[in-house]
Amino acid sequence: MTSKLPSIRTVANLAGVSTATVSNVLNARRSVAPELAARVRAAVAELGYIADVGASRLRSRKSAVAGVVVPDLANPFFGEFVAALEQAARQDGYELLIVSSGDDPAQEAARLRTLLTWRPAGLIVIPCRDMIAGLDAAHAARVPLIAADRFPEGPAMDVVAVDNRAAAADMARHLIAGGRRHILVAGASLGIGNIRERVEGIRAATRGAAEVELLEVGYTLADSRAHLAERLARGLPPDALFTLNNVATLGAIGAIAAAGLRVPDDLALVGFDDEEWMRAVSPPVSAVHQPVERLGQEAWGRLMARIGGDAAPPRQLRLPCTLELRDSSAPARRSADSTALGRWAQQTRKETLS
Amino acid sequence: MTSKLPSIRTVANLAGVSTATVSNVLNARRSVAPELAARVRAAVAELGYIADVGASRLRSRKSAVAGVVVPDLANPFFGEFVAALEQAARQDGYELLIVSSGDDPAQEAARLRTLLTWRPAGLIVIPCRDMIAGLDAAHAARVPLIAADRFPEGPAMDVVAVDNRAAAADMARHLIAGGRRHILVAGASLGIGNIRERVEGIRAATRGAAEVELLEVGYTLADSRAHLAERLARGLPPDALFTLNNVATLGAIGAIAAAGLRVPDDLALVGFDDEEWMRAVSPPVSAVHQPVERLGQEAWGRLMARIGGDAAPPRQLRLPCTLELRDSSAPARRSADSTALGRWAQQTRKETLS
DNA sequence: ATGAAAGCGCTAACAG
DNA sequence: CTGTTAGCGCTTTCAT
Repeated sequence: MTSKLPSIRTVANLAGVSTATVSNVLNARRSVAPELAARVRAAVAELGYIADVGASRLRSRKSAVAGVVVPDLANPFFGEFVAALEQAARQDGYELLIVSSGDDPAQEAARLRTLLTWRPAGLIVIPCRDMIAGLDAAHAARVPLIAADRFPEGPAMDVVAVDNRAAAADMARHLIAGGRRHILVAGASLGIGNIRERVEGIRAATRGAAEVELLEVGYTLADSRAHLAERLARGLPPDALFTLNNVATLGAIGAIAAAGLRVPDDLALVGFDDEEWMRAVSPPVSAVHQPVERLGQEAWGRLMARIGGDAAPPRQLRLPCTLELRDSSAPARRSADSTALGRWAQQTRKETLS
Repeated sequence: MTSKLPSIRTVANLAGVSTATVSNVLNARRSVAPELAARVRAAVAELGYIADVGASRLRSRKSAVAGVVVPDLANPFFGEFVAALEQAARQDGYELLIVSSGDDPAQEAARLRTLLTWRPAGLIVIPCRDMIAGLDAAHAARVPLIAADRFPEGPAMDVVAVDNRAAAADMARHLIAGGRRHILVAGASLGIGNIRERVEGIRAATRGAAEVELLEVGYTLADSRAHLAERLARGLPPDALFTLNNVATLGAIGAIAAAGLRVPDDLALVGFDDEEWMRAVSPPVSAVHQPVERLGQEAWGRLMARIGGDAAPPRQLRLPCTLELRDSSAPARRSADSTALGRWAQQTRKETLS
């Protein structure tokens, strides 16, 4: 009952040919007499034979498999990235091994090791921190590795990312043009290079034109909302809030509502990372739109080049983002004391008197 | 320069032991003298040796790999599902091969075939239609297969899904309790079993209490919005809109705005599939919340049981959903002619006169 | 154009 | 406890 699956030998026997001929028919390697080929194909169909790639790879020493590591598959940004990669890979006849690191460097290293176990032809990694732990292992295994979305520190490597600095600066200039002077900038963690670049862009664009206040809000929605709500509940309210990732933007909406502030009159809200729902909320949220699909395509393209033997020095690619300007960052209709700042000043005055 | 990667033989030579001993140390199969084990580990470290699972699987005939097929990795629902699966799999020491079918049955069959090529110990599939094409191939390869989220037709098999009927009925009753009498039900395609079940639940709950109108809106956001906008622009406006998947819900918000209708006064909006942003839009959207994480865990649990040799008859699991009731389905504050229905009647009267 | 035989890297079975 | 040997399923010489 538990007879083994048909192997290439089973097929060869049934077709009355050698295993080599079966292999040649299936892989179209050497030419085979039409009649034999037909017999082989009939045997394959009858047995429901499916070749074992493991064995095939072992012998032929070629792969057509690439590994992918992303921080979190439940995050739509990474989901879209992986979807784009998968499509590109399939067009080149490659299979993808997709794993997630759970935003944990230790996991990242562990997953990378596991991937190497499969002898992939290459790796694409979205690092969860500013380093790729286990990079040495990939190097030792002589597997080309492309970093995507984030710039890892250390030795130069191929990176495909987005021009965070320019995009953030553009958005900051848009806020200033709208009359905003005190921008609260909220990111998951200011330790991530990506976030740092965005902050740098904002600082460069606002120098002398607006005050920038930084806030770390953590990786989860709950944390983002809590940190922002706490900040908005005390102290001088900003007249603009720039969230540096999609989760923080969602958290900001909740926190702003909890604080009783109005968008865009009390403060403008803009985010890095554009998602469909941002058009549906009210008011619609302005956002920096990243070319996720192209990010995937370009990363795959680089990897294919490396697999193909390209030995040029590592190249860093920066893709431009676009600004999706919507109502949340429209200029405020200011009237003295009707803004949040005005109300805050009034309240503070009262508190000082009492 | 292009010397081969270290193999188990390289390690054995360096450590001065046999390959069997290296294998035993690395897999903790048979006990090995501490001193030899130490030598082996030193050699492994020195060489940066990483075992080749392909070869190991080939010889040992055991896998610890499962294949996963989902319709679209960019859809957060499937992303969360896969993330849950991955976590469960890792706890059992399994690796996942994740592929997507692009909502195309032909692709689904092709991807399934490719997965079988890897000799997985099992498969978890979210079918994109009411059949799993290539099911026979999996059966022939004697690979246990668990269907998730959707109920494929044909021979009975293990399925882990959600109780669509009950959840949709609960939500429909909520609408009726709120005074709604004309429910427009919008789903991607009424051909999907999942959607049919939800429609059945709604019909059962509304029988005699409210009118139900069905609308197919397609799979993409743009299509959903267009179809809904077109429907809302003509004919008798419904007093409730029940969207049957997350994409349609987002499309509905746009369509409702375009039609100039107010939620919940003109019509209530409720959706199947809950997402974080639904709490952030205004008004917040009521939704059926599916236990995605449990869906993944249960699917994995069934697969592990089957891999473990469980030969019990196929089991179909139905997980309960929860209703997240928010403002979009609050009872309408009705006043004659101020509702959309009233305005429509007025306008119709005028048109009839002219 | 075809077949026989060797061997990819590993583990299982068998000796010792 | 350790080493030797055979062989997993496939592709690739090398003969024919």
